[in-house]
Amino acid sequence: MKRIAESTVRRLSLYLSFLEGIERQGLTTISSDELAQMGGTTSAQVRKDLSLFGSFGKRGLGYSVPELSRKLREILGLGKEWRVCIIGAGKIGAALARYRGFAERGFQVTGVYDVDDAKIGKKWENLNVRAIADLEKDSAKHAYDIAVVATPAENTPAVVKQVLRAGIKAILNFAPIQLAVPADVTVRNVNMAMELEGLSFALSNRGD
Amino acid sequence: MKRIAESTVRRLSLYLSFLEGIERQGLTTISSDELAQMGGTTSAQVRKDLSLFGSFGKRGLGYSVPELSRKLREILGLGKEWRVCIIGAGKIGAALARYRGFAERGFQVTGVYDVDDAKIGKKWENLNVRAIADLEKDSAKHAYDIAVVATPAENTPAVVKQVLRAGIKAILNFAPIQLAVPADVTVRNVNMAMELEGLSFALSNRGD
DNA sequence: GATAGTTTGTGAACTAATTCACAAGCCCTC
DNA sequence: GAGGGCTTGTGAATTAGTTCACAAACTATC
Repeated sequence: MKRIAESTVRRLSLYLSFLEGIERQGLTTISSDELAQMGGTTSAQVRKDLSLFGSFGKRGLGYSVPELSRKLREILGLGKEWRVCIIGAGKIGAALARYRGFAERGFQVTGVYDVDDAKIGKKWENLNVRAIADLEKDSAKHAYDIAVVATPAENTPAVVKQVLRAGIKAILNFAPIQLAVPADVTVRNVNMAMELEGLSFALSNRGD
Repeated sequence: MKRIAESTVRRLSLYLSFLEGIERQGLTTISSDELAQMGGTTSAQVRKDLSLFGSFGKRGLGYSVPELSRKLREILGLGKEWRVCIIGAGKIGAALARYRGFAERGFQVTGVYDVDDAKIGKKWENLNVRAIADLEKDSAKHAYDIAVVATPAENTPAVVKQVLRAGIKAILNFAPIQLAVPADVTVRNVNMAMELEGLSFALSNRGD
């Protein structure tokens, strides 16, 4: 299959979330133009994005909401249950562990790890906090698919080394540093400082 | 000035964070190639990004670390103190309010708001939680520059209406919905479900 | 102060992403 | 079952973003 751009994948995700809302409203079909307007893009963009994976619509009519939902879930790999571990038993991890939306989409948080001895062994969001050193042997039975790294910057390189050793191939990184990983490991960075700086830039340069 | 792409701004932010690390190490100059390697890009990209704002380097030598830091901070608008309010006294807001990196970069969280009567009036991360209804009158004296919206999806449209009414022109949105705002308001979305779905896609399509 | 060795800054070339524009296909009505 | 009214799917055109490649400019050395 042709390489799919990250921006395309983000939009597919967005379309899916719109479709879920529409499904709840009980509507059964939707046009590319309606989806486009909800997402702040163009109808051509929507059709092009979808056409990369097949042709799911009916000319003159639009897309069947449940069918397109199903297809998008399939494309995004949301058919299976993904096993997620959180590294760093802090606020960010807690926000993720609590959010019901993840479980609904098949992301199950089944382990939490930390370096802090004071936290290890304690209950945290219905899970026992374990030592990072245990990650590798735990992953033999837990088979984690995704690691959420939410540790302070200074600990993160060591933590990532453990994650890689555990054979985990996908990382959601909240630490404000760049991770060094082999090519077969996918990383998505969420960097709140960067987002705030983007807003700062926008505020400082309005009107030029 | 020429329109600057969001991807460029993100990279500038990234360069700045590298420079801060390098500054701590005590190095005084750096080449575009070194910066590029840290950020996983090319030296040409680095030079092009910087050249959009001026020419800060010395041929044959590279860039002065403190000078380039200063310039980047200026470009990104980090010279001034930005006043930030957090809407939604939950885990995400708490993670932001606590992170020392923000204060260091000039983002000061000076107010927290919530809809939940049980939270209003309580202390939260050294701040008093206030009612969202108070945002508009508070912003007269607080002059918030940026609102961090971290509320459940269902409350978010109403919350955003209040934010706009308070005259705030920059929003960092963590709610998993698309915000409708006028053109002079800048929004950055952080959507963790979307990030996890991106990883799910990558895991499901490895090797094609 | 000439030469060798670097590294910047930037047009030009290239690649990727988005938008245009329209034939093809479907529904509905008469 | 023919015609009108929509909306898709997709090549072509356009726009945006990245990389190339090299002259210009600087340092260091002799």
